[in-house]
Amino acid sequence: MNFSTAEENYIKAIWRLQQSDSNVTTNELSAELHTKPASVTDMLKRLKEKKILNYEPYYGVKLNAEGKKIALGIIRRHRLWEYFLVDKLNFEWDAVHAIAEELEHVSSPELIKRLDDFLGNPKADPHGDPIPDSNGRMEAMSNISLHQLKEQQQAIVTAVGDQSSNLLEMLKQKKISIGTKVEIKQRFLYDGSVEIKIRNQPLTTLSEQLSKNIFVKLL
Amino acid sequence: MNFSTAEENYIKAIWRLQQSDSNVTTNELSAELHTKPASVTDMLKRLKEKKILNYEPYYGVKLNAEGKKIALGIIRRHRLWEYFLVDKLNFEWDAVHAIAEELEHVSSPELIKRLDDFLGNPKADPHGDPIPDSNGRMEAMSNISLHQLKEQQQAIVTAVGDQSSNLLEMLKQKKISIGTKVEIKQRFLYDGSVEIKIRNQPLTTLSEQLSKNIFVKLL
DNA sequence: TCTTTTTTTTAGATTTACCTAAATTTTAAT
DNA sequence: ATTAAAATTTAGGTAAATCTAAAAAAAAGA
Repeated sequence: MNFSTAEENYIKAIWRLQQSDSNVTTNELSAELHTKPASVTDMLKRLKEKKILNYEPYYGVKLNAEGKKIALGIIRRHRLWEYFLVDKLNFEWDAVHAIAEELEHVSSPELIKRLDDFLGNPKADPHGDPIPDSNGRMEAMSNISLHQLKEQQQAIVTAVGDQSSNLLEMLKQKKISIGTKVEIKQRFLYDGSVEIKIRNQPLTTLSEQLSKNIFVKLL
Repeated sequence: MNFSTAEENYIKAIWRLQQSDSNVTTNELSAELHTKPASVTDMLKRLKEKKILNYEPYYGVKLNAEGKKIALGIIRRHRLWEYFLVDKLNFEWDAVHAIAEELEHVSSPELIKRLDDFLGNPKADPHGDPIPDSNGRMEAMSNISLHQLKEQQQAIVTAVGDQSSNLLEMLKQKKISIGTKVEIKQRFLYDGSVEIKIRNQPLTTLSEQLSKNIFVKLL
């Protein structure tokens, strides 16, 4: 089956919201997509016709197996294009999201297969989010946040919590990116913030919110 | 101003038809775009509102300066993507047109600037059609067809007349591509066909129609 | 020149993806 | 357990981009 750009954006949004809370509500979707709740109801009815999700009026929505597969295809395209934009066209990692939102809807499977090969079959996009393979399978992400590190424990940044330009801008200023080696020097119980050390950088303090949105792999 | 995909397709089609006949009719457009004449009339009225063309009911349409600039921007994007698909993703030159039709509507100027640099600022796409620069300027194309060559005169293929897969498939079979050195060995007055020689290939005969759709540069 | 044919436009419908306002259902609070 | 608040759906409407059928205009032919 074929999906319009609008439909693909709904599928992607449902998938994203489903990750943290398996039942997705009309209002959550309307906030995520900047549309009115009535428009969401409309679209959910249409997508239900296409049998890619379970929608129970008043009780929210959930992608079924088919819907998840479609979502992962879109996410695969998005993340491959992000990788292309950063790795080949030298975009900054905080500038690629909007362009990838457009490119992801170009639907030739042959294009994506060749792009993947051209890029060297990357396993993660520039923000550290794993790229699903052509069957929709994807490596599990680290779920240890920088915030959970023990003092003196060294780790490598593997991913960030979201793609908001506010977060990415702050990380750039703090000189933190994927692959950066970090270590917690001190924790402040007062507000949950942490003081960290990065090689060749002065000590710096990260808020609890920030440190919980940086994911790491232990060394 | 911003244009929808449908609008961009109309602008491109008008530009193309305008090349051979400066006044473009409703029927010509409807054939080119596989839509009904009534739909064309509708869209022309809308594009006239946007002041990018001169449309005189019953008397056809013509892009104005602004319209031509927009058309050349779309053509630039299309041809850069074609170059990318063939040069970087190793697509065959007869397989890229449809994909480039989709990619051309992704509208970030920064993307196109960086893509152009990444590709090494190519001057022509894989079919030999010149790529307009960011101001809409474009090198004049050779207008000498292979058919016009004198016997024994050597020349290099620089472009082909259209992107139809039928033409490209035939050229592939005849081992003719951009950059191929060709020479006419014999002309047949009976049907206008020509016998040509390509290095390392046996002599082969091209119809008048084919040889008029292959453009060359004299050596 | 008059009539027929062809081309083009107009009128009215349809589908997609949105919207607003009103009605309904669910949830939360007293 | 009611009632008030919040969430959701329904009803009806709009704009873009298409369509068909009918009307109008231009072009071609006798």
